[in-house]
Amino acid sequence: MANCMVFHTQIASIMEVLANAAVAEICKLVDDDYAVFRVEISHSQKENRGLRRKLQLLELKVARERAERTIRERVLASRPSSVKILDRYRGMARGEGHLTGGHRSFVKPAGHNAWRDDQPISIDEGSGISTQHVIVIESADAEAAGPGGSSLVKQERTEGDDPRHSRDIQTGAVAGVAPLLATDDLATTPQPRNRRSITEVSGMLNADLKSETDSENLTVTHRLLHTGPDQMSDPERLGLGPLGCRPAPGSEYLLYSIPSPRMVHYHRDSGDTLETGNDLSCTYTTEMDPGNMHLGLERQTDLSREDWNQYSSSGYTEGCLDKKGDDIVVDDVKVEGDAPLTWNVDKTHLGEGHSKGRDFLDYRESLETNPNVATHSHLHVLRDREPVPTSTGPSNSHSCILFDKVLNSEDQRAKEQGGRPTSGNSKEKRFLCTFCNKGFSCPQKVEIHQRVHTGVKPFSCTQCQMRFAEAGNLKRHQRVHTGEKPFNCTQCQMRFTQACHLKRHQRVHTGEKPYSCPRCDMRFAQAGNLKMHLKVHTEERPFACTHCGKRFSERSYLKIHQQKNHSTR
DNA sequence: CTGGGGACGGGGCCC
DNA sequence: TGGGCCCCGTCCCCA
Repeated sequence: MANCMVFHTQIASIMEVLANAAVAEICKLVDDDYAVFRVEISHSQKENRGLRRKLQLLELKVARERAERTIRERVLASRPSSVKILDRYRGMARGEGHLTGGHRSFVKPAGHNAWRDDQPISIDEGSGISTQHVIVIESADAEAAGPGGSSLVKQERTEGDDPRHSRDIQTGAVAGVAPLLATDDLATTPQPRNRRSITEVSGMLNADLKSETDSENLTVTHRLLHTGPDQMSDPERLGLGPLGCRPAPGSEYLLYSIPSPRMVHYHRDSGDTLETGNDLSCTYTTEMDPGNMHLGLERQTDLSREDWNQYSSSGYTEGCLDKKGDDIVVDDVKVEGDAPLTWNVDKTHLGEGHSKGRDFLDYRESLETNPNVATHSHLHVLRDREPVPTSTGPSNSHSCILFDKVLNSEDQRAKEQGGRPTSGNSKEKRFLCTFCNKGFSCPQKVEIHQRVHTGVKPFSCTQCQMRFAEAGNLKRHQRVHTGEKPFNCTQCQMRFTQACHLKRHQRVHTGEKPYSCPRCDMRFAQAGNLKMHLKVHTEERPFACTHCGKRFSERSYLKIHQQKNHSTR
């Protein structure tokens, strides 16, 4: 028994020794690995610091070169012949411009995602290909400053976008700008940073900076121009701001109305996973940073989710939902995944398929016919006005109100000067779309219309995934689910969900064919049929039968032909 | 020829 | 009385 006890004791001591040895071995291994990791981490940190220093040096160098070049150019060119892009805009706003000049835009070379400081901004007057972010900062009294009056087009980085960037532009603190300012105007005429207006001189692709002497009337306006397709994934590009839509020439006002969101967070309907815009069903919320907004902007640009929800519930549900008790949900504001990002790439705006296809024309037309467009602007009138509250609805409405304020101020000024109001039909369509300048009779109309540009569709169907920009369209859509067909044909048993469909259908009975071909005697009951027919005259028959070679102007004709003549059945 | 949706103007209601 | 808001009707386009 005693031997047994001794044996067990020895076993236990041996086990303990072995365990200790094992622990010591493990600890040693861990220590070694840890040391190795520490070395590697410190090495990586050193590398990072070195790279960062290099980057800073490069930025400083580039900025210095640009500043020197700018100074040289300013010395060489006493007064650039270019009367500035913004001057052109102003001229158009005053009715001095010529629409035949097309639309100006700032063009970034395609395929470039990132700004380079030395990358030129090309000015395109016709093509409308505009993909580069440009921020225009101008002084309200830029005009008062005369020919030297100032405005600036500042490049906005798209790569490694620094959220402070916009603010930095305004304060001149951003790398690449600050050195330039320091070596330019600031060096000679130190100015409070918030007093500076920065000037872009067209024709000079690099920013020409000029200090502003009048600090009190400073109005900083932002014009975010365009995102390219390459920026589809950038949530900040998909906010309710310009969204890449072309700015309306001649509308300085739009700068006050664009709800340029500081941040847009994407998430799926079903979760919080961050999305980058590829998901068509994604929703978004916006976060505005009032601290980054300036003056007129900051009080009217909150398009946050809360506001939209508030709007949605107060707006739509009061209208339709509680009326009929329809099961309609208005949830997060949604930007379609294919929300138009540029005027050039999305047919929603200008392409063949745009329903009215008219935005562009209307836009030009509005410039020509809308007296508001010709209203000379003095943005500083806004400074003394009471800011528009944001709590009553989406910002677009406010933008319209703000527009109205501007326009009314113009009228008032004209009256004071003994003249007639500049906008004679101020009651009619005085609320302008900030994207296309189209006029509407009330802010609500503008807000709805602007969803064409923003892709916002606040009204969602509970039965399917469809979303709509207008409540009425959602209501109409829901008849698809309910089967309701309130429009009955008196001649037959046909029933329709839409009144216009009934009206169209009744031509079958009446034989009315109001659409006549201008090139032959054929007449059609529907405009679309005439449109297809016209291709016969233009020899557009791109669809060939694979069996007999016969060509057709429409795929549907070919299909019918093949079913009739070559069906295997 | 029908079905569905986008977009916009008109008109009614409310404040 | 005028303006804002909302619903409805309608035109148009496309599949």
